[in-house]
Amino acid sequence: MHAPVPTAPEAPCRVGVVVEAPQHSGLWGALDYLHPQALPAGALVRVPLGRRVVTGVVWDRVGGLDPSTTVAPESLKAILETFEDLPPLPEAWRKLVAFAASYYQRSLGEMALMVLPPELRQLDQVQLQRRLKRLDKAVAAELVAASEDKVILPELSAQQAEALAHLSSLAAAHAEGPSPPPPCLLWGSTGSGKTEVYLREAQRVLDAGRQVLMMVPEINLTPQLEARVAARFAGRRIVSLHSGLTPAQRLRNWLMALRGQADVVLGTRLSVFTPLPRPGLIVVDEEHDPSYKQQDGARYSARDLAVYRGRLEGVPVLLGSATPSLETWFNALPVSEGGTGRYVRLAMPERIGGGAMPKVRLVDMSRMPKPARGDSAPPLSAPLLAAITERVERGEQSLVLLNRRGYAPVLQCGDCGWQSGCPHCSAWRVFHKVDRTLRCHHCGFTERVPRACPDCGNQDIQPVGRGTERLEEQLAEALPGARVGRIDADVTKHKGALETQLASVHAGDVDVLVGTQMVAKGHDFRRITLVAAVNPDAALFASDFRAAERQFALLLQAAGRAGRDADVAGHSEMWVQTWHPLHPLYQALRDYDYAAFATRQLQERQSAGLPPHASLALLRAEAKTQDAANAFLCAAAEAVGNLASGVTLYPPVPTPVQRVADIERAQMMMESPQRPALQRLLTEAQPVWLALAQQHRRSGLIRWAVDVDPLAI
DNA sequence: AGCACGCCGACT
DNA sequence: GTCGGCGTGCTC
Repeated sequence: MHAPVPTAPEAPCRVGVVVEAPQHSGLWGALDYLHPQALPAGALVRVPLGRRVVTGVVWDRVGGLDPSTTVAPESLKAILETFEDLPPLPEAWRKLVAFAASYYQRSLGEMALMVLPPELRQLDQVQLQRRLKRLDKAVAAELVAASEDKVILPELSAQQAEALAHLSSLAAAHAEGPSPPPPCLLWGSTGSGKTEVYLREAQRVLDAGRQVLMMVPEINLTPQLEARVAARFAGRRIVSLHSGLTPAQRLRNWLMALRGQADVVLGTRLSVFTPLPRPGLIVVDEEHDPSYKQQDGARYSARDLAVYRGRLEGVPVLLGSATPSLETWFNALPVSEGGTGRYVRLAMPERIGGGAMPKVRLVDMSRMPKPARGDSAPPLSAPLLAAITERVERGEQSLVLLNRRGYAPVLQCGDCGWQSGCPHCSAWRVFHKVDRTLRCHHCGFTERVPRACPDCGNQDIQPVGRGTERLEEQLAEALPGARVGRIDADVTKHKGALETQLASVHAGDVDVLVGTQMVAKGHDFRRITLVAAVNPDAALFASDFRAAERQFALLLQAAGRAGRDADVAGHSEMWVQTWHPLHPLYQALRDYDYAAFATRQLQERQSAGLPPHASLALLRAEAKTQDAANAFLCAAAEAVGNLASGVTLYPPVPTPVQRVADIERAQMMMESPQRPALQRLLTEAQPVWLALAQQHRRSGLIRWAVDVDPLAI
């Protein structure tokens, strides 16, 4: 053994840097670089990686690198550039990223770099410096312009006041203690004034000189909230963070948050990672919304990370929903009622101004007259059609929901049975009459609709089933003189079309609005007094165990669109056409009894061993053939079988849509009543699966990934 | 993931 | 004879 060499004063320091290297690259942690001085953890640097130059984050050496992977000093490369003008990313940010990486089974580098503004990764030191100078100039100018207008606060309802009192007593009780107050579920029906509670809490936090992070599912669906926040905190700096911003805007807003220049950050799921020097409150609005879960790459749940972050930073977390996710509900349920009691539940059952929720009418479709032979059933039952007609005559609006866009989900040849399948996916191509195309909603493959059957030449090819386009057409026929409009993803993909269509609805130029679920979320329609769900039964029998939960939330949210104004609330109605009117989902909906619905769902989940009573993870595989995907998953299960104590590994199965864009997909479910047991298995399995995947690449495996806490199985 | 190196077909 | 297809392999 050599004697330790004394470190020369000018000897460069070894610095751990986290760079963007995906999971399957095998680079999990930090890479070592050299630098003349030590650098603080969280500092941004530019480093050489292979033949390119990339941006990285200096990481704590705590826990350090695995010594066996540590590279000899002489082969280390030097850090090229540091970003002196940028404050290092806070410790809490690094802890959050590290937790997310380990919990969701991604490499540290991928996680860390993924949650930085994309623009930041492109810039060098000089370019960033220029941006910062410009930003500071703009901020200074804005300060002069900022006015401290008196904002007239709306009067609080009794239940709002009570919720706020509860929140402030929780804050007071935990002010001195080491632990932050527990997360709170603000359980308030649509129109109960949850937003006002967020705003008051935010005000309290802002007055204390802290920053607020407010998360919403999709910001383009809630411009109203953005306007409201801006109006309320006129003297404060509010920035938004979502993927719809230009790269430059996104960087700018993120920088303002990091440097403490922004007081309020309003953003989508990606904003959960916004570094904040003085965090004071995290709000997750509509916490049940599935868009909080990232659906590709690192599949994190922003809602769950918000809760983790709150505890990490000692900051209160406020989760709001009329129909909480069962996970949150379970946590907000006291132990005495079978829950975990980890969250505090604040209930606001009443609508502001005493407006009642619309009356729910369940139409039993099995008792409707059968259509004559050869005719297809009309889209709307006679009583529903009558109710809409009545409203058209009174000058009131109706909203008809159908969760399927296009004209018809499939075309069929009456002679030979040909159907409009997608050649690249195991799915039908949807008939869009507007532009006479057949479109695959999975891979995007689009063709002009054939004049005759491609198989037998028969001219008689028929649409089967019904989408929003066809419903719009049929309603216009059934309601002569009524103005029928439509809003769905096909309409809104044209820039500005959503705004135009919404404006015409608000102006009263539309009598009946047909739409998919996107209409049910967010927008306020003052003059709508009838909402109808045309065909909601599919969710009752879906293989997806969360389908019922989602459908209940959607229907309740849709009902909330109707009759927000007290003068029309009295005769507002929510119509549901169903073949199963006695189904507990609809019975609970009729009474607006979320608690009853949730209790029942929790029982079902418990007996089925599903969340929130168990933890799930999926191992997903994509391959050239279904056999290859399956073989990898089988081998993966085999390889970790002995590690899987307390975890059930289920046999691999093809995914619900098993082929997309000519890639076959399969998955293996892993389930455990103990979350830590599942986490342990995943962590130990990771390197094993990585090596295995390398072998299986030759036989056609293309990609693989772990999905922790999947939304659907 | 990038971005190389590396060995086999249609073009100036 | 070159330009270029994407099959493996590495990145401190």
